[in-house]
Amino acid sequence: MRKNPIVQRETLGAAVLQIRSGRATSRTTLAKALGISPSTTGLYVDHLIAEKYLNESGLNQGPMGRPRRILSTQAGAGWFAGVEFNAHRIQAVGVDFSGSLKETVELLLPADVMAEQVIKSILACVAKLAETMQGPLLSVGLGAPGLVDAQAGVGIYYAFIPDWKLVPLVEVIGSRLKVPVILQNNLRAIALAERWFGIGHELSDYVILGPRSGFGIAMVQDGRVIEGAHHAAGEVGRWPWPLMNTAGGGQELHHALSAPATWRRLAGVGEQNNLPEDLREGLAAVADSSGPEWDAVCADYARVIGLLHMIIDTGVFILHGPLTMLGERFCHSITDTACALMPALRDAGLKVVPSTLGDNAGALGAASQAMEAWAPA
Amino acid sequence: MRKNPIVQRETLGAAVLQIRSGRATSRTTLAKALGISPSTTGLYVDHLIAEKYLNESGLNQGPMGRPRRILSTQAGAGWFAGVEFNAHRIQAVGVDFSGSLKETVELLLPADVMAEQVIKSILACVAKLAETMQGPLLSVGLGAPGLVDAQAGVGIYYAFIPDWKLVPLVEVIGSRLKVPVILQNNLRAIALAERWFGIGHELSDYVILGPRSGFGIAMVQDGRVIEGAHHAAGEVGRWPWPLMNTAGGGQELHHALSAPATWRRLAGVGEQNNLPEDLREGLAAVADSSGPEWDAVCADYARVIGLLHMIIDTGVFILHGPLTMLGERFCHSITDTACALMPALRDAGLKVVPSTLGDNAGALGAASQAMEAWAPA
DNA sequence: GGCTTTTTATTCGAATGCGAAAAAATCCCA
DNA sequence: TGGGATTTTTTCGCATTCGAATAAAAAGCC
Repeated sequence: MRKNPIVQRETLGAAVLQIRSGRATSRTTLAKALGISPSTTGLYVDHLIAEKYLNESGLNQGPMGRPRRILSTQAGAGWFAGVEFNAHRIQAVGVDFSGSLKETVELLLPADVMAEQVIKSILACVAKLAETMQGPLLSVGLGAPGLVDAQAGVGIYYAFIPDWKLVPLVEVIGSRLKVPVILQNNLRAIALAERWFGIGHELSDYVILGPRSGFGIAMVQDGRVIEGAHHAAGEVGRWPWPLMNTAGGGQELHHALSAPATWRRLAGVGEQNNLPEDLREGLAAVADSSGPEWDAVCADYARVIGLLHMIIDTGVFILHGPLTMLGERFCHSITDTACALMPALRDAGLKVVPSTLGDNAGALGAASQAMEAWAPA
Repeated sequence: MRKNPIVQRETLGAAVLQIRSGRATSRTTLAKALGISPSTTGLYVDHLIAEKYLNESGLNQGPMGRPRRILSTQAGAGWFAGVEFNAHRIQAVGVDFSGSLKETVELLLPADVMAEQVIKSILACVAKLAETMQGPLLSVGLGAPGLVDAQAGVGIYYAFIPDWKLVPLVEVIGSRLKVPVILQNNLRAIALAERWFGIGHELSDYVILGPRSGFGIAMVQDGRVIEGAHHAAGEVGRWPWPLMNTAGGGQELHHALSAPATWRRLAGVGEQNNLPEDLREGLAAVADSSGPEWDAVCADYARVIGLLHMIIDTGVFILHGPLTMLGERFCHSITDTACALMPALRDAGLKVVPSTLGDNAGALGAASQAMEAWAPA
């Protein structure tokens, strides 16, 4: 047995991430992925195996040479909680140490809920998850709506919870649960969810389109989520729309491209009519429609996406939220319309795809953060 | 004398950068800036002084305690070349080891110049600089127009030099000059110039507005220049404009907001008329104008900047190029118009300022890159 | 089956970087 | 004038990390 040095916590965490994600499977590949020497990597892996975070699960014979000793995460070593919320509901997921989704909890919030009750409900959701998850809770990720200061761990502002101003979420939740807590804006959390659970796992540049009650985006550039100088990157919902409205004080993009607005436009229904009971079903019902309403909606989306693409030159736009019910046809329509309106896009590889993640993408993203932030004690 | 370990090149380079920029002035502050221990920092500094890259230039007494031994870069230790070019001219600057601009060279290129002659001319400019700069040439930064793959060191495409396709600039120039060569797009180079020589030296988030013969931007987020997945981030010139032109195939932003177009609009002169001999003078002449033309130009700029601001949530927009001749009044007009058109911007701290750097900002930026990339042998 | 080739993992001495403590340089105040 | 107080710099022992060599494990090849 080798001597057991006091290794660096964060490097241990990074090693676990590489193994969990499958980017590294053996000591040698892990050494390359972490950028440290094979000898040191061996020491780290020994430590992690001794602490029951990793195990060796067989051999992998290459075309020649000594076979790799496959490293895996020990599923039962503990679990991560991911919680996302808005003014209406809380979604929480439990993810085991191997990164597999194991449990989901949803909780509806009453109208006019206040910050304190939201926090209590978050804690209740985590407690509910704890009943069935095995091992200790290792860390908690939160996806909060509105403006979020991820570094400070503070929810700055959210319009739909009356007293949601400068809520020190990380501090409050962390002091109750006694585990590390990571906070991020919910759309940016979804971006992380795509990296771990969706199609973003091999992409380093993509954009999340998140039309729900409003319209916002999250951008990933070179593997990094863009925050903005005031934590407001991607808050395009307040773009004036149509854009050339000179007067000012006109409509905003929120109004034109939110999920309810999109349904109303596609269904040909005015603002006075009620929304369908289940908006996703309503959208699915109009997914095959066509005609000028369809074209107009696609043209609006196409313009927004085209502008965005030329600014940040991303690879892929991933559509999230209820509008995924409109399916691939909608995404193709947007792409085609955009290329027709802006010929420059034709060569630029513009691509819009619906997310394969479901309604709990935000909670999954929050859990992803928890995983990324964790490191052994 | 302490023993002299074989230190890491890149840490030596980083140390010199910190001293040169003034972010660190003594051994202790340097240790903090580099994130390494004071003891190790002492060894590094000793090495750099022994190699004549740094020197001690006196003491700095704080309010109490042992005074700091002030570290400075040795101006004569060598020099950096920064070269920027387009289809019309080459600008080159020589910067000494302390980061001071010492020499400038400009060379006009003939019409229909080809790639080979551009490369020859770049080498000629560097040779010219070498005549007066003292010490050895340490590295060369290049700012190239069009699409640029900075990592690969290749100029991908530029419309105004006929055979400018996949030009391996770094390889070609590097093999001639036998020093490291760094390449970047010229607008993104300007972003670096602002960091070293302009108002960006304490900003981590800003945007360069570069209206010249076209319109493009460069974005700095959290201290990093954004490249884009296909090296085309900020290429907004091909936005359709006015935006709501449904037909497609209309005008582009290039046409509306380029420097010549702006002059024509402000001067009330049609496309058939010639441009003034000196566009900067022409623009200075209309800087005090007002009326509907002025308002329309400002409104266009305001819209573009407003949209950009809400996407990337930057701190400051820095105006570059000939339009700086329009002065602060123009920038204020843009800001005011934008806030009037998009009320959301009022709280977001939108700010547009003219650059204090002159016409050679691109070359300065290229030199900045050279400085940032250099490390002792 | 033994030999070479290839790839992965481990051993072991060397050395780089760190932490704690000491030294140095100055100010403040009695 | 001399003893804290304070801050910067250096010394010194120690230990983590590295590199090179070695061992290990398998395939291919005659």
